[in-house]
Amino acid sequence: MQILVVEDDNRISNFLVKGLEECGYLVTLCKNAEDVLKQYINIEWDLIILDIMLADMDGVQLLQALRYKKVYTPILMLSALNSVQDKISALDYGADDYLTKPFHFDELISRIRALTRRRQYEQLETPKAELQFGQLHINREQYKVTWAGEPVELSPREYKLLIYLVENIGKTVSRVQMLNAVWGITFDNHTNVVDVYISYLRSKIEKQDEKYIFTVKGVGYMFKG
Amino acid sequence: MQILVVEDDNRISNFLVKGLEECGYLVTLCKNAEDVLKQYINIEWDLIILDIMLADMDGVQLLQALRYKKVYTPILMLSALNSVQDKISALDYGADDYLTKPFHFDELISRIRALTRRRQYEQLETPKAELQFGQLHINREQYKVTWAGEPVELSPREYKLLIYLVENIGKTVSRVQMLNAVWGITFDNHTNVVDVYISYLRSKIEKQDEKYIFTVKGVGYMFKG
DNA sequence: CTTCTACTACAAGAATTTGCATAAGCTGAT
DNA sequence: ATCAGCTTATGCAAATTCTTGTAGTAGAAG
Repeated sequence: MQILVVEDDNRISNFLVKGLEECGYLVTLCKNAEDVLKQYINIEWDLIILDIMLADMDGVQLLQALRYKKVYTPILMLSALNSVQDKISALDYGADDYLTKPFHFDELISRIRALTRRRQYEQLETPKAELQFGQLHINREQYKVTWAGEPVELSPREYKLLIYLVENIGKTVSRVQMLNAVWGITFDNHTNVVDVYISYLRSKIEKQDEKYIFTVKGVGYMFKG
Repeated sequence: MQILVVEDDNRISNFLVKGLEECGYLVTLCKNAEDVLKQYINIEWDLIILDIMLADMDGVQLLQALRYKKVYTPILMLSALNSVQDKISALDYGADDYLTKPFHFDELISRIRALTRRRQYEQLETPKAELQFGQLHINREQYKVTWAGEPVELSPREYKLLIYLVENIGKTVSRVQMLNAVWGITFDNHTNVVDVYISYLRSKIEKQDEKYIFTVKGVGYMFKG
């Protein structure tokens, strides 16, 4: 589940990113409206969280711009203002939900679930907390991975990468996509971290000839169940 | 699971009652606002579905009346209007969700699940006054914690944190969630109070190799019984 | 078949972060 | 002023992340 957070206040964005990541979401942070329209618009987000007060552009303007460019991703607006007028204009221009700061983090999570649940329903996808591929079990609620019953100790980054691969099961994902989704890096800075982490994952989850991660030369990797 | 449907249009109410009953809910139908306030107000519903257009009273008025009388049952508003103003006023006056006709029945179900799930979560506050995990006893009525009969002196904050962990037993809770739930709303994430208090708790309740609080690296903590 | 090149795999270690314990500072109530 | 409780700061060990560098491999070209 990939979420784009558009927020220029460092304090709040840190809090959001950290909290959402701790809840298992893959989060990318963008600090200004311009970059959203330039760099991030073509990525398929599951949800966009948009602050209504940005330095370079009004959040509602950005919302309008996105909808104008036919971006139909669910958008949750975030604002310090409690004015009804703001709520109205945000929802009128196509926001899917609206939350006023300060808010309870659990309420944010529950609203995110509501928004993305509807999306999943539309996509006719069934989200599962328990996944199994051969001997490999993944429990997403408990962040627990086991192989033939034995626990597999994965670092946070390794776990995130695994989840991303599993979410795109059967699809080839590129290094850039992975850098994007798992590392939050949107530019190529000539790193081979992805390769290294694929290697880590393989050594931990591929045992006794059970192979899950396949190399697609020149393109990326693919997870097969 | 008991649901009260307040709806005066026969076509719609039939559809709702039939559909909900087929999904396993116990449904009661009420055709006017007056009866809700007279007859049905004292029953403990799990959910109330309220049409915004009733013959004898505006749905939002009824909603207000219910909340005024301290009925905190989750309420889902139903309306043919897609006006943002209605949505806002409904939500402002204490509706928990809002659905516009015509709607997909599956979406209704999914929203019902969301609302009643949250309720179940909230109801975890009142289940058992006496809890026991190994040698650890927690009496929630007396705010008293003992280990092997010996009283454990916990400060208010420590106690609150313990209760929050216990309420989420078996689930990983993040630092941000704990900050939110135990310390109140804050965007501050440059603090390690949570770690410190986990440490305090451990030193007070984990004795003789009885371990309750487990670290989930990179994510948070989990209480196991 | 052999050679070449671009790509991939992975080991090793440096740099950074995290979790945890402890200490020190702060605050509000009595 | 004192004290309990709360928060911040600090140090350290261990874990994690990331870079570097080298060996290996697939597949195209000759």
